[in-house]
Amino acid sequence: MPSRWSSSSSSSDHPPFNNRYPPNPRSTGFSSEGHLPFDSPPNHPFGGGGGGPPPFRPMGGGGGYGPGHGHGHPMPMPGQKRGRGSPDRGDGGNFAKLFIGSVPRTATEEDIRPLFEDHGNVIEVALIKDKRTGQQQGCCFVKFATSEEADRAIRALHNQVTLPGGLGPIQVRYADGERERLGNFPSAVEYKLFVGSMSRQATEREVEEIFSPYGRVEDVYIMRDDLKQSRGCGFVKFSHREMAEAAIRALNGTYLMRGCDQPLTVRFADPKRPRAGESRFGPAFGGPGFGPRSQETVGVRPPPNLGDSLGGRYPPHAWQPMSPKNAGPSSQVANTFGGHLSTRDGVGTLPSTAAGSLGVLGGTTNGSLQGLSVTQSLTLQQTPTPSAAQNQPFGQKLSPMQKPLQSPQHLPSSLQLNQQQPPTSLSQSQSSHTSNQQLGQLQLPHAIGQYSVGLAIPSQPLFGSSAQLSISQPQVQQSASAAALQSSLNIQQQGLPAAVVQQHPSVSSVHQQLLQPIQQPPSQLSHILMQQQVQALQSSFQSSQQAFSQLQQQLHSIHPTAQNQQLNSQTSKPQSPWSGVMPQTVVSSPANAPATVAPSTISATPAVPVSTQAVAPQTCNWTEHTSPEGYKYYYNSVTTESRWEKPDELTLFEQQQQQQKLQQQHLQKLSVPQLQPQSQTQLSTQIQSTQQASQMQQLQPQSQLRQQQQPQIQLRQPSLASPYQASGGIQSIQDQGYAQLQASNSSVIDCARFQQGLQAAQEWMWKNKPAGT
DNA sequence: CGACGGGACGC
DNA sequence: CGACGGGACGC
Repeated sequence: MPSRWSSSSSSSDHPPFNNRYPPNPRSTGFSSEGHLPFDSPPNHPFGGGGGGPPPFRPMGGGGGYGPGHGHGHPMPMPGQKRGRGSPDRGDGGNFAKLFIGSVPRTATEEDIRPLFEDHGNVIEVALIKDKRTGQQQGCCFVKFATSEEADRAIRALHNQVTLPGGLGPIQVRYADGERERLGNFPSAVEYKLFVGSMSRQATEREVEEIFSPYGRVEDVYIMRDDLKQSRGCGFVKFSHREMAEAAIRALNGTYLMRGCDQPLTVRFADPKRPRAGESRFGPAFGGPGFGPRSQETVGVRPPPNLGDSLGGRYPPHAWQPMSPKNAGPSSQVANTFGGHLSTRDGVGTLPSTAAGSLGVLGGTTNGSLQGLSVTQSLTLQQTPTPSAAQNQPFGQKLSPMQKPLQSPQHLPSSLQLNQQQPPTSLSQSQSSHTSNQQLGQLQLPHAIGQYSVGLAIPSQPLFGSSAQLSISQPQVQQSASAAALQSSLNIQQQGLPAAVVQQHPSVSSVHQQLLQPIQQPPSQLSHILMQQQVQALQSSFQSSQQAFSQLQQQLHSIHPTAQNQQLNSQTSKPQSPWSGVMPQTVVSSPANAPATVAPSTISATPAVPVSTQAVAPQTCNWTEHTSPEGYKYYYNSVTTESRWEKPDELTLFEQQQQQQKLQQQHLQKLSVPQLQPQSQTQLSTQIQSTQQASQMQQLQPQSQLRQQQQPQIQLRQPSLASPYQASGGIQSIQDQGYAQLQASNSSVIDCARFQQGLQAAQEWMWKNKPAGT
């Protein structure tokens, strides 16, 4: 069952809640069940499978959002059980109520209250007991004064703490109807994917690893039989549809879990059949996966007839990709496997392959990862044998090579910049895959470059759809990606080991692929090393991903409606608000955007600052992390060693990084003032107040991007001033975050700070959001 | 201010 | 080819 942080009998010198104490670094008691790290630990050495004691794997923070049931629909007031107060008052009634599950029946308020008071002002703790028997029901409600406090508590406690006598970690989420009552509609939704053909050995954590590149995974549930044996399928929740979509695009039919002979099935889950007594306004109605627009971008699955959604299941073929000619106006690419190159929209304005290969490439911040993984990992293993290739069910889909529109000559010439990179053995082996390689490298740059892709482009499509842009979408995107690419080059030049860097894009799959050989007797040391490096990179990446996801959530929760409206009312771009944020469209569109156009903007991109290159590159295998109880610890991705004390190497490393930053601060100051004078200023102030100041930096390609995007943003301002101001603010945060991320190879650390900055900025945005939203 | 029936996809 | 955990008060 669920692992627990505490076992009240574990150690005599442990208090009832040893969650407040550092876990034993050698503990192996983390089985991870539905635990989704918020501040995800660095490495995820899927300790299982292999031999030897798994390295310390403290579990991350709670999955945070996501009520157990998806009350996503704004209209009805689901389960507003005792809230007879008018739900439409905006104040939410001056409290935020959380439902706490898995509370031992023996627990008292004194057991519970202190836990929550660590995260805010607890107004009330109400233990629930049976009316008749008076026995406690194993759950309770906790009221906080504000939803911010409630959010903190969720993140800190959900799935993190097992109360004495409890059978599993407590579940902390908003009470039914609470999100709606508080007006946090967007946060109330969740996008649940059904995942089939999973390895029956897989743990929740492993599944999370696979999906987390596409967004912060809110929850993982593996179906198990009575004996707790996996049934080989389960559910993964994201907070945003775009993440789920990206995961589907990238993973469905393409990801082979270790020990499996079938690739994962990934699609939106059917609505869960409500249990007796459950609100009739339950998940089936609001199920985000079935929202009004959900079918627009993923799959041609028929929109569930609301009146029919309670028990309806659709024939399997309904999920299959529809051929373009049959595709209705709203049909999008469900997935591209099977060699289908469907258009993303009925009009065909968007690059068809963009959705597929590049969509994979550009997928979500990393949908890309998966896409490139095949070629990359094959190369890495140096086993380009047909058999090896055939083991991958990816076939056509994942081989960008086979996408007609991606031949090298279609790429902006500036992309060739990559070739200035001194060829490593890896890149040489890939030399025949020029385009792949380049696309891959776009993703490469440590977590940073990945991130940069997501952050660099974002606001563009967000604020302006193609119809109103002076520059066509694709062009902008291309130039943007090119800039990002340059950034990535930049980073590589800063000294990330090329081999490591190149693996990064495909972490997940590489992972998977590396694990296999490792289990075989003649495993090479190099594989192990690579695996470790990959892990480090992967975790770094995840950290950035999480920060990014956070940002997305925030953005989404601020003006979802306005964003949707805008996007809906315009153009052929059926993308969600994230279309720009997610690299999904970043690289693509060779069809529409003659590559020859893009280079002009790219060429304008200044070279990497000398100062950047001048600094001696350095890496550090140690990364800083936070255990679920909030304690810092340090993990060495190479030795897999964990320790509580900060290693000197890391201290030194950070000092060097700091120096580097100081050298470049003036550069950053030059670029900051450009954007959104108002919000920019405030936000940067805010961010810097959270110790970010020293982290801010440089980034020429970035500032270049801003210049390109700026006019477009402002173009849009008139009609939707307030929303877009807020969004503009976000953009600036993204830029800064990006800058910061790029600043250091030790992105895990930076990401943590980045998140802090984000939070501060988010709070600011929230407080300053336009009234009525 | 009303407070959850009835029936139980379809391959 | 596998489809949903597990707790939802009383004022």
